[in-house]
Amino acid sequence: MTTKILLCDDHAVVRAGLLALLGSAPGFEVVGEAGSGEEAVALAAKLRPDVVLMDLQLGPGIDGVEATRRITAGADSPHVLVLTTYDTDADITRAIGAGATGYLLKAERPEELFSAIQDAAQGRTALSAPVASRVMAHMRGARPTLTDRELDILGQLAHGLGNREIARALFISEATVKTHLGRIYDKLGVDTRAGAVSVAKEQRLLP
Amino acid sequence: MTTKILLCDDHAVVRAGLLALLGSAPGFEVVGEAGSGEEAVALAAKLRPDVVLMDLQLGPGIDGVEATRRITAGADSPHVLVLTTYDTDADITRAIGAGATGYLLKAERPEELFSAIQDAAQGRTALSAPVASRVMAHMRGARPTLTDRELDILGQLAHGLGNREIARALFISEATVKTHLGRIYDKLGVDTRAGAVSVAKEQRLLP
DNA sequence: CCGGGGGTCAGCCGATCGGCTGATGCGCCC
DNA sequence: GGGCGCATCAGCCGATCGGCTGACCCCCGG
Repeated sequence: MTTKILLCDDHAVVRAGLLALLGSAPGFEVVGEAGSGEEAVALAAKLRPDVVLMDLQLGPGIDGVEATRRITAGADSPHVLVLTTYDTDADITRAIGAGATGYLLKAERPEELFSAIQDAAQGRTALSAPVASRVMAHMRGARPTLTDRELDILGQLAHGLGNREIARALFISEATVKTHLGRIYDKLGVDTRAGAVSVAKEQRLLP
Repeated sequence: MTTKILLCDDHAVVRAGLLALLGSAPGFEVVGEAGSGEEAVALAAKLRPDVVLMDLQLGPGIDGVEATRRITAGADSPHVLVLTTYDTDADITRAIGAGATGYLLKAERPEELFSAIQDAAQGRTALSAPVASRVMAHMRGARPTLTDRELDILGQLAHGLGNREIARALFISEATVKTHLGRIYDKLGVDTRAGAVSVAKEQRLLP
């Protein structure tokens, strides 16, 4: 009993790579390839695969999240295993909210991919380690709770200020700004200021 | 004939500094001080100053933009001269939209402040040089029009990616990413990635 | 047929960032 | 009265960023 797979990724090279990889492993059969979200939705209905390997970034048209939502909308629909490069909080929660069964990072080892596909085929959730910790964090603390001071820093950050400028604006030292920033990154699940601003705006953490 | 001034800044130290500065110059009279937006609105109505010196960042409560809106709402209302630390595009346009007569940076020389206040008292617009150039840019190019490619880069930027990662994601070189980023900064009127993300989110340039 | 806009790339350099380890002071709650 | 969360600060270091200059290619329109 082989697991029938539908690939969805806007990069032909990536699809070819996955095709070769899955073809070399027993028990898997790639029954179709989609280069866009629309195509994936159509092929999923037509080919009725066991698992859809879905990238989130799909260029023009509907994105991977929307495609996932449509694919998993019907009854007896295939399981969607998200396979993407990024593990942003927002991406993860949106994908899971859209009905994804698993969430794997492309940086994962091939063996992990194989077992994740088999898990997904049976409806079992499979998550990459970094993703799993994010999800756990969400379970524990719900949405990130920033302290007042951290929100101050975040506000200045959204103005595009540098650490030294933030320090002067808030009458504290640069070292303190960096300390706060580190904690903000931690809470928001990012590791750059741009990412922090992005998450902050999306979660409406700022006035 | 002296110019009656109302100060509005949430930092008492700043207010004291301005008070001393304006007190030392002939022709100016500080008739009141406000530490919050609400207070500024109330005092402006009560004291009827010629000019309100308004900071945009006011801590809790309504911000400087909203205070400006309310102060300039009535007939025969005082002129509001924004005096702040930052010259973000968003701040400038919001302040001007709210009815500010001038927009000065705190980094400006005191003489500039004096003449700006006198200009404002007579309804003449006074802008700091960096602010003026921003406004001009807006006049020329209307709202920033980013190319498709620039939006691609911006999208990755909002994911918090570094230049190298963006390059790999879009199959271009790091040098090209930096070139695009520079143009994006230019168009959005910022000079950091965090600022770019902030403006992008506010202008809804991203899906 | 040439100009211009858009996209691509290179190399250089100082400034900044982000991670790390470690430390102090303050208020609060059990 | 000791733990704990929060805010503050220091110094170090490699990695990254942002600005600058200069260049090539393609396509479109005058």
